[in-house]
Amino acid sequence: MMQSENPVLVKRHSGKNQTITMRDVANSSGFSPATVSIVLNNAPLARYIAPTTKKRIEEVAKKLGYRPNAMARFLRSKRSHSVGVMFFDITDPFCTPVLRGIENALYQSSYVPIFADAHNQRNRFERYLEMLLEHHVEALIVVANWLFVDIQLLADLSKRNITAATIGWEMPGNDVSSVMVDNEAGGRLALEHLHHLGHRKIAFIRGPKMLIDSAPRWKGIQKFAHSAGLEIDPALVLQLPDSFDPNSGFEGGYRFTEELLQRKKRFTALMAFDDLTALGAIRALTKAGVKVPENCSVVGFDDVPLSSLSAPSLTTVRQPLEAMGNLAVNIVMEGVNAGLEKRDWSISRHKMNPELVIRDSTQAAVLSSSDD
Amino acid sequence: MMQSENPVLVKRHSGKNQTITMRDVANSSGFSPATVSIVLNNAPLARYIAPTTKKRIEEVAKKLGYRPNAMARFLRSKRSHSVGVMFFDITDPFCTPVLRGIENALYQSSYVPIFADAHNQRNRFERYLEMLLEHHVEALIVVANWLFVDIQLLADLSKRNITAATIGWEMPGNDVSSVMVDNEAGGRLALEHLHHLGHRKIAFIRGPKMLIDSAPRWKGIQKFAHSAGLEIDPALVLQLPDSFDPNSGFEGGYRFTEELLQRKKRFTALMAFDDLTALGAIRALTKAGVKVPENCSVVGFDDVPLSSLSAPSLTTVRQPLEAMGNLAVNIVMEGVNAGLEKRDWSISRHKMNPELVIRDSTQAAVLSSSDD
DNA sequence: CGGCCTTATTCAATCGTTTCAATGTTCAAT
DNA sequence: ATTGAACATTGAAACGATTGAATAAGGCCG
Repeated sequence: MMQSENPVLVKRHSGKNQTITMRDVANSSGFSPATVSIVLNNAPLARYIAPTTKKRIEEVAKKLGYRPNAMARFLRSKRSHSVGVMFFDITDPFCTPVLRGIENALYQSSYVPIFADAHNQRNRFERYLEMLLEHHVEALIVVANWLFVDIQLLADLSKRNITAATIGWEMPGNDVSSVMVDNEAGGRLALEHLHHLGHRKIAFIRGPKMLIDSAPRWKGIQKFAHSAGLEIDPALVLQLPDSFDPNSGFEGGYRFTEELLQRKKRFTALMAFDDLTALGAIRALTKAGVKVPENCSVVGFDDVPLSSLSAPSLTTVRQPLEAMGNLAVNIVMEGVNAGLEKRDWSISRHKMNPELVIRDSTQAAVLSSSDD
Repeated sequence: MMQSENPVLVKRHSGKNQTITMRDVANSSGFSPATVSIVLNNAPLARYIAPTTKKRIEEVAKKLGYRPNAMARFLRSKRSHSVGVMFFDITDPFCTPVLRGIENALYQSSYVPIFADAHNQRNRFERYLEMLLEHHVEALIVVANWLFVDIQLLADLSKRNITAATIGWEMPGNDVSSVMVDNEAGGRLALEHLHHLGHRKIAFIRGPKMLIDSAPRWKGIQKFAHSAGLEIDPALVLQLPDSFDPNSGFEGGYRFTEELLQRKKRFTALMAFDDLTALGAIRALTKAGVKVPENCSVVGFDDVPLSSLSAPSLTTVRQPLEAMGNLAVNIVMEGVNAGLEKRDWSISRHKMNPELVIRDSTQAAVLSSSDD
C-alpha cells in the first residue's frame, strides 16, 4: 500500500439503524401495505384508489422519509433497475465520453449503472459478467473496439433474456445490437480533407489488424483515393501492431513516424489511425524538426477529449461518443420494455455519422515544384 | 437523437428464462436448501457438514450453473455487495485514474461499484444519493475536489450506518473519512524544483478559491519561498476564477498567461495550479513565441494521463490517483467489516505524498545579467 | 443404560415488496 | 329486486436466499 503521512484518527463511530419500511407507512397511514404499494408505484390498480387515500399515503410516505427497498422490490417484480456497463479498458480516453453518454441516458430512466472494467483481460470479463448476472442487471452494455469474447456471452445472456448492446464493436453473428461509427465514411472524410488542402504525398499509419475499426477506415481511404485519382504510395503506409495497451497508439505513432522519416520519401501530410497515434506522430515530427502543420499536416481519428488541448490542436474525425452511449442505452431500454410487455423485438445495428473537426494540425499544402 | 444511417434490423428475439435457484440445487443434490446455503457460503455451521456432502453440493451447483441471487441474499443478510461511487464530474481527467483505483480494489473484494456522476449539479447529487440508498449500497465513495454538499449527506448516511469516504476533498466536521494528496508538500515540491533549476523570476497561476486544493498549495509555495529566500513578485501572481467546467483550467491558463505576458515583467518559469492550466499556459506561451522550456519552464500539478502526451511533455507533481482510489476502498471496507462485527471503528483522514515527475517542460534557467 | 457432547442436517421464520384473488361497497340497468 | 359492472381496499402468497433453533444419530463415559 501507499505510504501516507500519519493518518489522523478522529472520531468514534457507531449507531442505530432504523429503516422505514412500507409496513410503517401502511400502519402510520391506516391503510394496508398492498394499498400503499399500489399507490406509490402508481400501479394499474391505482386507478381505483380514492384520491384522498392517495394523497394521505403519499404525505405519510414523504413525512416518514420512506425509501422503497430496491432489493425487496426486485425479488417480487424481477426488476433490478440496474444495467451492467462493461468497459474493456476505461483508461482509453475513448471511453470517458461514452461513459458519460451512457450514464446520462440511464439517469433519465432512473436506472443505475453497475460499472465493470475488464482491463483487457478475458477472465476478468467473465468474472464481471458473472457478478453482473448475480446482481440481475436488466441489460448489459459493452464498450470495446476489439474483443476476444465469443458466443459464450451471447449464450448466457439470451438464455437469461438480458438485452445487450455493444459500442465500438460488432458481435459476429446477429444476436447483439451494436452502435458504431461509420468508419469507412470517417476514413473518407479525413482523406478528403487532406486532398482538398492540396496534399498529394500522404503517409498513413493504419490501425492494428485486431481492431475492427482498422479495415473499414482503410477501405474508406482507398475508395476516396481511387475516386479522386490519388495515388497511395505503399512505401508511405505502415500498420500498427496488435497491442492491448491503449496508450500504445502514441508510442506506435511516434516510432512509425520516425521510421517514415528515415525512408526519405517526402510526404506533406500524415493520416494516423487515431488521435493518440496522431499525437505520437506529431511528437516525432516536431522532434525531427518538421513543423506541424507548416511542413506536415496531421489528422487523427476519434476526437478524444485531449485532442483539442494538444499543441497544435488536432484536426480529427469525431466520433459522436456521447451520443453513441446514449443510443446504446435507448436500444437496450427498448429491449427491456419489450421483454416486459412480452413483445418481440429486433436487434439493431447502427452506424453513426462521423464529423470532421478542423483544428490547427492541418493546413494547405505548400506547392512544390519538385515532385518525388 | 443523433442521426444514424439506416439502422439495420436483423433478427427476431424472444426466449424462455429458466433461472436455477438454490432449491434446484437442493433437490438435485438430495439435501435441503439450508444445507446448500451453509455449504456454498462456507457459513460457520459448515464446520459440521460432512466433506462428502460439501463436495456433492458443490458439484451439483456447478453442474447446474447455479448463481446465487444477490437480491434475495441481501434481503435476509442485509449485504448488497455493492458500493456507491459518486463523481462530481467524470469528465475531469483527474477522475479516470481514481475510478480505476476504486474499481480495481472493489473487484478484489467481489464488490460491485454503482457509478454515479453528479455533473456538478447539486440536485443530481442528491437524486443519485437517493438512488444509491434505495439500492442499499454498503458504502459510499465520493470523488470531488470541491463541494456544495453539507451536513445533509452525512446525516442521511450515518443514520443509515453507511460508511463513506471522500477523495480529493475533506468534509468539514469529523464524520467522514477522506483521502487527499498533501497539497502543501506538492506546492513545495514544484517550486523547489524550479528553484533548483535556477529560476528566480517565477510567475504563478493560483487555483480558484472554491477549490480546497488551492490554499494549501499556495501555502506550500510561500513556505518554500520564504525558507529559500525567494521573493514572489505579486505582479506575477494571478488567481483563477471559480468555475464548474473542468476544462476551464485550460482556458484560464491560456488567458492568464497572455495577461502575464502583457505585463512585460520578465519571468523564466511559470507554475500553474494544475496540469490543464499548465497546458493552457504552454499554448499561450508558444503562441507568443516564447519557447517552452527554452525560454520559460512550466510546471503543473496532478499528472493527469494527458500530461505525458502533451508537447512538450509536462513536468508536474503527481497525485497517486489510483492509489488514492484504492485506499478509499480499503477504508470503507474496513468500516463495512467493523459494522458487520459490531465493532466500533474510527474515521481516518489521509494525506498521500505527492511525487515530482520531471519531463520536458522544465529546464535550467539561462543566466541573465540584467535582473528586472 | 441413560445422559451428554459432538456431528450432520433440516425446519421454519424472516427480509420488504408486489400482485392475484378475494371482499365489500355503490349504483345503474334490466 | 336482482344482477353485474365499476370502485376501493385488503389478505396472503410468493420471490430466493439466510439463520437460529430444533432434530436426530452416533460415540463416550460413568
